[in-house]
Amino acid sequence: MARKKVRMSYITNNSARKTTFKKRKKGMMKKLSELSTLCGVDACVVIYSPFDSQPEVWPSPSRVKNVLEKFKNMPMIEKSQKMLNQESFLRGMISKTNEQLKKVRKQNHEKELRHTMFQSLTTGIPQFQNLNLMDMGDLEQLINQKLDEINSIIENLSEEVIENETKMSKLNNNACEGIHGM
Amino acid sequence: MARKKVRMSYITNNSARKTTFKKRKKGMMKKLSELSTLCGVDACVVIYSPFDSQPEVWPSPSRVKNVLEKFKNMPMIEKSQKMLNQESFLRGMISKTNEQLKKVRKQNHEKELRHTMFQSLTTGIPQFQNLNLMDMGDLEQLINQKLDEINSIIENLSEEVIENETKMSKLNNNACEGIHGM
DNA sequence: CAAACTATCATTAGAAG
DNA sequence: ACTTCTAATGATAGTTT
Repeated sequence: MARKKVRMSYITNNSARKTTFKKRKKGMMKKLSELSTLCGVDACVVIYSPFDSQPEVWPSPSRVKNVLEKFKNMPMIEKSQKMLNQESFLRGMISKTNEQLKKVRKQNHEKELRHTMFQSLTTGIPQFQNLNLMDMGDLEQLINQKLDEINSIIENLSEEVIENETKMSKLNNNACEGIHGM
Repeated sequence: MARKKVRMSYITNNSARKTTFKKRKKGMMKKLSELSTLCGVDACVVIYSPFDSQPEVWPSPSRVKNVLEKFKNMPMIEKSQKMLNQESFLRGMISKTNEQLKKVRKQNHEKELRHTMFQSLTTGIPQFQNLNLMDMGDLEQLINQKLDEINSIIENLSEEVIENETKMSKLNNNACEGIHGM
């Protein structure tokens, strides 16, 4: 996660894998200890590694044992229900990523349209070579949307102007009364 | 870890704690799945929360059960040995943090000395009011260190000059031979 | 090989809707 | 309460010592 985005797959190089394992294991332990401290929850991790003969655990072995006891004693039916397992976790990740992709695509599309419009307006020459790559319907929709935005801004400004005029005429009246009262 | 450094203690505000818990639990799951993928290791987490009736686990309940079985079957003597438990983890964190503190203090001390020296040099007036806050021995040591650095730079430059002179005289000789050969 | 560094990516605290 | 956003902290890949 630094210097370069890392490919999410098994690291074949042996020493690199060991280094990453050590670093990330440490990170995991820290994260879980923080979660436990901040939220006061009971939790544990167990990590078996080919590099160490013994598993790494957090927090202490005895507390891990307690947590596991609790887990083991639950009926199997409950275990399968309402649990965040690997599949649902991945499913959630995938759908979220797909949503982000969709959003970014839409943003790119709008940017392209805007660019084309800007080119046409500044050069005075319609950019057909770019325009024909897109849907004219989209362009129309974008233009209408922008027009609506502009109209709403104008309306707000009009309202403001009317409000100010009202205030000013009131002030004017008060000032006149003041003069009359002298 | 964002917008503000967070105090590492139990979050008393109920809704804030729940929010943090949800976010960090998700982060934990992701981290462990990455560790598992990258390094091909067997691992699991179990987190009990007061917010959910069921514990959250990773990866699937059945795989968690397997990992826990493995752990339970180990003799208790082995369990206690060579294991990263909460105490040693915290001990490590504390000593590392203390080392960092020491280092930063040293850096600050040097910076103060440097600042005082600079002020004295530019104003021509010795800054005794600052200087008397520090140990004169430290100042002498810093000055000697800097002098050593400067001397070593001068030596390196001298060597370079000699090398270049040697090269130039060689080139000169070659050029003369060329003229003779014509 | 392990520890330290550091530029870069990832996570998340708090805000906004 | 739940999402989404984003500034700022935190983790770490690659590099250096």
